[in-house]
This record gives sequence, structure tokens and C-alpha cells, in this order.
Amino acid sequence: MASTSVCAATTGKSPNMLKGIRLVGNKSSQCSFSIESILGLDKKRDCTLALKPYRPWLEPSISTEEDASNTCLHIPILSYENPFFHAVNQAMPGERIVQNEKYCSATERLSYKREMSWYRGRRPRTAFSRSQIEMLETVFRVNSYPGIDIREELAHKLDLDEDRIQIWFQNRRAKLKRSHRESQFLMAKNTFSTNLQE
Amino acid sequence: MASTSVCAATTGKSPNMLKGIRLVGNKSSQCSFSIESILGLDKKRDCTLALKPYRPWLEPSISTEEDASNTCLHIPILSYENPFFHAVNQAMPGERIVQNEKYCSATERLSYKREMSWYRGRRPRTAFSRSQIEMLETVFRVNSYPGIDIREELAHKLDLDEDRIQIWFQNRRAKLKRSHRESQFLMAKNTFSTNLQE
DNA sequence: TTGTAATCTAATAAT
DNA sequence: ATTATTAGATTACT
Repeated sequence: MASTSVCAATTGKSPNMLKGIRLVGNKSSQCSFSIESILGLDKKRDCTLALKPYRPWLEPSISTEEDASNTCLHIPILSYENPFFHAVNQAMPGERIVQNEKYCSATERLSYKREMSWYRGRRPRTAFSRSQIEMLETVFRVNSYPGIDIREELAHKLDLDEDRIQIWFQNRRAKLKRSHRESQFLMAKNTFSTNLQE
Repeated sequence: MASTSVCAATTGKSPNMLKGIRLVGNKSSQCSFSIESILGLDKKRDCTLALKPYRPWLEPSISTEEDASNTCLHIPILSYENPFFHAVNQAMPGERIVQNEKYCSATERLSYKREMSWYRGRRPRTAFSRSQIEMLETVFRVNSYPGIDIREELAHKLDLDEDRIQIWFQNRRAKLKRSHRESQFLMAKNTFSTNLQE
């Protein structure tokens, strides 16, 4: 791979992304969004720099119609051939800032979301194996806050990235807390109905 | 490295950790906390399983004296030789749950914290180079929410882990928001004093 | 649909 | 200063 192109077609990370490309067209050879183009080293594309980066918190909290027409989500203004199609849209945190519900229906937005999700740039979901989960759970029972050394050890033993271990423990703690809250709630409800019967 | 020991002495990840070991004693050869011992495969240490895992949210919010004497932070009950010294204490999120302030002074706790930080298991702080920061900043200017592919690309180009990139962008966004809030505040203050002068 | 991996923010700890 | 971790909410994939 000589080029430093960053797009799905050349990195070929997940089948999802390839599917996405087929969906948009069969232009995988034209895909050319690269770090160089971000850095502006790719001089012939400088014109695209007019697009402003996605900074939700710099926007006014209640957007006017003019603002709405200016937001990144007001598509389709960017084509796939445009390198900034990837840069700007890639990691938009969903519809939280969608003020243009008046312009497109919920189903339209949903199908749009479906089509677009392939380039949103989320890491493909890791599917842990049975044995990996077992080991993680066993360690979790003893220590729900493994430090860097245990995380690295697990990562090595389970052939996973340390970051996946970290995230797994974060989600696992959240799950435990959730279930704890739920059981607390059930206990409270139980006590309540028992008190009523007396 | 034949053993799967997880402690700083054998993994030798950072000079900090080695310092910590020297601080506690010169027992680096005895260090033997391993995934096996967590999993209970190390039968001869099973007795240590009496120690309960650290689950702050399962504890009552206001602890009694009995509870306090039972918490992990009520040291020194664990010696370095005890494998669970590492497991249980490793990633305690600091003093947030310290209810035993009545038992040890602030300075005592501080020096304790100093001594103990080496095994808390935090990843050693990454020192980004000038050029790495430059590239990250340049990309950030265009896209503050890089997706997985750009993050991987950057990781490869800058010889960093992808999750360091992720964390860097999270912290960078927080910084931008902070500075934005500050400038908003200054502007408001300015407007206020100008209005007073009129 | 559900469960859970991945992402984000905000606050905070630690260096 | 700024990197690393956490909780908690949310998104989105299998």
C-alpha cells in the first residue's frame, strides 16, 4: 500500500465499509482522502477547505433556518468524491443536533443514517469469544478496576487490544451497577407490597 | 518471560513502577501476582480469596466504624507479598470514598497516596513529541471527531496506539470547549464594563 | 429486540 | 498543562 489513503476501500478494515462503498457507487479507485489532504499537502484540493469543521459547541444553541442550512447534517451537499465528505461527516455524534427534522421525515433520516453509518468511522464491533468473556468475567469478579498491567496481561493472553479490555471493564461496571439498581428497586417494591399486606 | 506474572518487576513497564518496588522493599523476585492466581488456578493461595473486591457502589453511602475497618483503604492490612495487594488496591479511584479521614490525617493520606500511586495501575503518561502534537493539532483543526480509520492512520503515522489518539482528541475537545467558555466569559465581562462606561 | 461494544461529555486524578 | 481514568448517557450494531 504505497498511498496513505485513509478510506475504507484501501484500508479494507471491515466488510461493512466495503458494502458501504458498493452502496454509494463503484468508485473505490477514486477514493483519496488522506492525512496529506487534511494537512493541506495535497495542493490541488485546497479549495475544499471552505467547509467548516464540525464543532457543535461553537454553534448557537437554538439554530435559525439559516443556521440549519449551514450545518453538516443538511445533506446532500457533499459527494463521496469530495475528500471532506469523509473528514467532516465521519464522526458526527448522531442526531443530537438535528434541528432540521422539519426538512426530512423520521424514516428519511433513518434510511439516511443506515446508508451513512458505514463511514461514520466507528470501530467495528468486537465479538468476544466465549472463552474470552469467561476469563474477563472471572477477573472481573475479583477486580473490577484492573490497572494497566493486568489489562495488558489480559490483552496479551486473550489476543485483544488493551483498549478493548478497558472498554469491556467500563461497560461491565455499568452493567453491574444497572443490575444492582434494578434489584434495589425490586427489593423496595417488594417491601412496599409486603407492608401493604400487613 | 516464562511466568505470566503481572507485576511491575517482571513486566518492567515504567521506571515509576521499579521505583515503587524499591520503595517497598527489595523483593522483586517474590512478586507473583498473576492471572492464574486471580483465576484461582494457583491453588496454594486460595485462602486470600476472602478479600472482597472493590465495588464502591455496593457499599452503603455512609459507612459505620465497622464498615470503615473493612474497606480496602484502611491500610496497612495488605502486605506487598500478598497477591491481592495488587489486585484489590490497584485501581482504586482515589480518595473519593475515603470516609476514614477521622482515622488518618490529610498529610498521612497524601504521603500514603504518593507511595501507593506506583501500583495503582495507571498507564504511564504518554509524552507526545513536538511533531506528533503538530500533526494532531493540524488534523484537529479540520476534524475534531476523527473516526476509526483516521485514528488508525494517525496512530500508524505517529507510531502511537490508536486509543492514545482517541484520548488525545477527547481531551483536546474538552480544552477547546473550556477555552471557548473562557473567551465567552471575557467577552461578557468586557461588554459589561463597556456598558458601565457609557 | 435485546444486549453490549463503542462513543461522547464532564469531572477529576495524576504526572 | 495535559494525559489518564471514571461515571453516566447515548448511539448503534449483531
